[in-house]
Amino acid sequence: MKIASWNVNSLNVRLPHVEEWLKSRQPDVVVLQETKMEDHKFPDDALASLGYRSVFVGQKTYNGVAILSKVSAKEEQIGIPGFDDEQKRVIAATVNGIRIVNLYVVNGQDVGTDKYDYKLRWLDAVHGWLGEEIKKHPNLVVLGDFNIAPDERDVYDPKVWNDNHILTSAAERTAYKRLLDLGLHDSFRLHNDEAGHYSWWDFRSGGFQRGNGLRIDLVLVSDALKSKCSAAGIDRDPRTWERPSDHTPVWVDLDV
DNA sequence: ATGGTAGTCTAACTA
Repeated sequence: MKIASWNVNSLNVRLPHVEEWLKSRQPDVVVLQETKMEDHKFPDDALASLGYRSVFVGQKTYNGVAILSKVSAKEEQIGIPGFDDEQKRVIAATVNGIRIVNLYVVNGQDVGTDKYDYKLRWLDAVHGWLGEEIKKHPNLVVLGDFNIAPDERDVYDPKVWNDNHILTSAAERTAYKRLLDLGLHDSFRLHNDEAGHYSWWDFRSGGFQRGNGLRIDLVLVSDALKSKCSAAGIDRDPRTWERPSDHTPVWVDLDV
């Protein structure tokens, strides 16, 4: 079972890329972030013609998440239970006996801002919810745009991306480690220890052309799935296509 | 990075 995540930065603009990528890679599940569209505009017919069913929740201009799967998704959950949030950043569902939690983690803008405080509160709410979720669903995959680079191997310049910088700050990394402490594992690091593998490159200042990236799109697998995770990777290819998203897909193979 | 580009929408925000 191949499961992937991709922040598409507008599904309206990126639908041709998503279609091309689904055709060539044939994932069983792909979760999307930043669809940036209201539900009545979601292209579920176009995706169905490629063999994918969609569950989704979106809003105009910002955020928006979706789960596409070859077999139908069940037990759909939108948002973090008990956490009142107008921003559409979370959708979960069960596919083929695997619980899939798609997260578009708050960016946080800059350390010390209101948006940063919201990010930390949001991550705390996610932590509480996932603690319950992993008890109910031992076969759990938590994936998406985490907007946190786990360690210095995951940033092109650790001097810039330090413990006072957004996406790498001490409090963000502590919040991330607390998620791992629930019994989750960064699938990429089960298979690759190297520095310099990135999933996002800033549009500004030619990040991709300069090789200035961060690994902030992650696929976490639960203890029960760890030994079944046969491969994990980052597909850089779509980032080279014309008019790309600033993120590229990340994926895992599970022997289930 | 008081910078830069992209998406939405056509001013100003979010990333």
